[in-house]
Amino acid sequence: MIGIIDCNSFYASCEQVFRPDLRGKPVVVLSNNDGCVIAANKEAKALAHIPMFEPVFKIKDQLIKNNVTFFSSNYTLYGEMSNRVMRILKEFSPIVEIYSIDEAFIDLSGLDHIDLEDYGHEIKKKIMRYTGLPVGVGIAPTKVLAKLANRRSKKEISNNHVYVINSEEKRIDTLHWAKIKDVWGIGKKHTTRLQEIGKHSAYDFTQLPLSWVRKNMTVVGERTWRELRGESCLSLEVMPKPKKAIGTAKSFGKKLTSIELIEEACSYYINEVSEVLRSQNSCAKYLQVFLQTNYHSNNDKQYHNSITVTLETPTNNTFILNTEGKKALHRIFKSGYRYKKVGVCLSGIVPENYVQTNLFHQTSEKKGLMEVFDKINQKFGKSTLSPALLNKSKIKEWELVKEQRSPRYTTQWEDILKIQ
DNA sequence: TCTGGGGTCCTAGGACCC
DNA sequence: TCTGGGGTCCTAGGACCC
Repeated sequence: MIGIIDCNSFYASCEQVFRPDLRGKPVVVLSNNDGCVIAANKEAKALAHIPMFEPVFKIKDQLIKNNVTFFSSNYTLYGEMSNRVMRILKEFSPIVEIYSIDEAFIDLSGLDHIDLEDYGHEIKKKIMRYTGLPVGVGIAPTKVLAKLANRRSKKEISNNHVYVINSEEKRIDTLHWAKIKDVWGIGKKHTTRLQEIGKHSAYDFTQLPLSWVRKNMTVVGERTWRELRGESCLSLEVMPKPKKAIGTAKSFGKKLTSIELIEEACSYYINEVSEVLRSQNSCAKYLQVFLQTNYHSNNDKQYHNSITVTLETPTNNTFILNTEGKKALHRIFKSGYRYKKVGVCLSGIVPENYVQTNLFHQTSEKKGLMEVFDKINQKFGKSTLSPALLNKSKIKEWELVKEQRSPRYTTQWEDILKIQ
């Protein structure tokens, strides 16, 4: 049996842990740049129709009128709270797959002698007691079924956030209960497609001939189909795999027209992604840089472009990547536009010790330099050392807007909660 | 005025190899 | 009239996830 534990309205719940005054009250968390709503607790969902990803400016009045508290996103806080949850889960099973910041699959095989429903409640209680975060627990023979069980644990109040599919009757019953769009792995396109041919429940989907599924939904759909029928196709991935692409792209706090500021942001992002690259002991062969205006705007002239640089030798050296990145940026930059976003993405990722050099390669790279660089930043905090990128202005004019960010209660000494 | 960010996997088709 | 057979690698685009 496989369990999936998933935190309820995770970001909003994290904020509430440190703000007990907000318990039982509506809370939403906004995306980067305070652009749109990315998390809402059940109180917020209940009182206002707050669609996820709704631009904030459209519903701000409504939020204020309803006394909804809103927060800018605070990923440092959420990341740390996530670690706490994952550590607790490891006490319940040695095999844990951290699937995302707020959910994990756990292996529950070999526990035939115990009542899995009780076990689920124990997990839920312990996480609540130790972290203050509410979770839902779904347990079933396959991952896809466990996901449905998890959904059912929350949707039907009587389940009290734990649901176990441990019989053929419960499996079939859950398949009838679940809408096709709620099946993990079936997104918008396939949902529309399936609805068009009259398939509305998960059960309907499992009754389609496999050949149809395979033809129209590839092998991915076939796995989903089999998993729903109780045949496990997706195993637990305990070891996190090295990333195949590492990128970052953030909207500017305001629209930018000058290349100097965009360049600064671009260098900053390259600094960030190369650090991630080194942390997994990899090098990258390709560096992509892209630039875009605000595609939502009807008034602005639109332009977007991207360029992918093939590096002579795969590298993880910030300075080399930065030089190449800047060159690339200059090649796609056109003046006369109001830019909204610049992004970088590293790909063609290979292990550091398997880098294929070319015939004429001369080792000039000083690996030790980057090592010292990373060590100092680990010890003294992010950006204690950084390339001289930000020499033009002390204030990062391109930086994100985060007007309502909560303190970093769990990671900064000066932000620790004071109790009087 | 204002609209997020970071990923994965699969397939078809083209170009190429012996 | 009639033109082989067995592969690999790469990329773009589509679908999906949180």
